[in-house]
Amino acid sequence: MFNKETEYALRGLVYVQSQNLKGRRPGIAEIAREIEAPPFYAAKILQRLVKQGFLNSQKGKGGGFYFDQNKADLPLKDLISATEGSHLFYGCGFGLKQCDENNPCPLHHKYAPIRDGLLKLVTEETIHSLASNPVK
Amino acid sequence: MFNKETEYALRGLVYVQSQNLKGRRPGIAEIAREIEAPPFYAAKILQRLVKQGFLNSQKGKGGGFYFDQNKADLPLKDLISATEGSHLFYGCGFGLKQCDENNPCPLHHKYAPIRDGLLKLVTEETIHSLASNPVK
DNA sequence: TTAATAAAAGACTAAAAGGTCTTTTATTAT
DNA sequence: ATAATAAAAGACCTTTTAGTCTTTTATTAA
Repeated sequence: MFNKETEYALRGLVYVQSQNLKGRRPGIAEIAREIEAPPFYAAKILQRLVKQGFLNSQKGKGGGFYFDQNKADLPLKDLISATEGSHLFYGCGFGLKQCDENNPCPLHHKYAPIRDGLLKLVTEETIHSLASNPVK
Repeated sequence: MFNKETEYALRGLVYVQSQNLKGRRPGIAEIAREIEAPPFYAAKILQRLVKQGFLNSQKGKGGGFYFDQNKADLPLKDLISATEGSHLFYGCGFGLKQCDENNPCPLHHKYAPIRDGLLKLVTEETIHSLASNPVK
């Protein structure tokens, strides 16, 4: 469904927040190990997200990644839009530039509800909700 | 949602069948034009699908692409699986190798129904059903 | 029987995604 | 102060996806 960068970003941020909730600020080596991502690549991805303002980091001894706790309720949609764009939530399943209720592709009436369900999911769920949920 | 190859394959085969239903066998130039795909690329893709047995082709004057009409009820799932694999219908939204009801990722309970809906769609709909539907 | 036509085969190129690594900068505990 | 630590920056490489093009083979209508 999502590309590799998005998967690593999702898993990485959820891990960061799950540790933040325990009062810890994990470093990139620990994060990469825990989410099973290539360490250098995970570093690059998290650093981009810091630069984009999604979370914070602290250099030096005892440093690591952490959320301003008021920003941890980050909807998955915002994160995914930043890593791979939002085509998945709005695009046509057939790949047509123009496709909607009034001008539908042959797949539209069955595909749109699925796409809308996905949009609802990523709008409602956040990094914090995933990190704090005891597998609901 | 789907990659470019899959999109061109879907649109191409639906167009072929829509024309077959009118007693025509369109050639690659016409198909590419109608589905707005790069002609050489569309040719390569359709030729692969012929080699894989999804449809037939006829060389020479008056030639083109066509379905054995008993094979036109090709479930989208079979086509998509051939072009880009079936990860979309079975994989974890979080990218975990192991993820199911008993061992769910944090997204599982909300993601699985969406994925299953997609699987249902591509299992039920076929190239013929899309080609013959007056935009249902 | 051959000229025109159209798909098949396959080599090649371009762009995007995925991943690696070295050097630099900032922080902090000693 | 300074040594150790950890993120930031950014160059580089590899693989996959997307796309192009030339040559060959098969077919058929004239």
